[in-house]
Amino acid sequence: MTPFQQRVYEFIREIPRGRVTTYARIGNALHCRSAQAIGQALKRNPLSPEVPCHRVIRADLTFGGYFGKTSGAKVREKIALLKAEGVEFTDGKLTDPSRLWPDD
DNA sequence: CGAGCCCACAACC
DNA sequence: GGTTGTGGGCTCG
Repeated sequence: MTPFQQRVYEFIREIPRGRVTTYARIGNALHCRSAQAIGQALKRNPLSPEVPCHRVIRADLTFGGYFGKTSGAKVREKIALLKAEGVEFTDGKLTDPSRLWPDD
């Protein structure tokens, strides 16, 4: 476990239910300009249930990926989880961009 | 300490 | 929709 990962996970844990955030926003919060590094950390996610990594999507508002894949059952599961929280997706994108967190 | 690797991105064509 | 560029933490030497 690295300090960077701890910061990422801690931030994600702060995401309220029914809200989502993007890699860019996390990077901003961590004063890091690299979403890739975040993705790398999340993929390796050593603590899957503790960190709601399914609430993290791309700046494009597309799903991005989940557990190392950009598509597949895992991603669909991610979508299902978000939908269960009231975050629905349309045409592969976030239906309500206002659900982005933080609010700005 | 240095060089290469990896990535679930982002931007551009 | 596919390709290219960037950016940075991570792993290995």
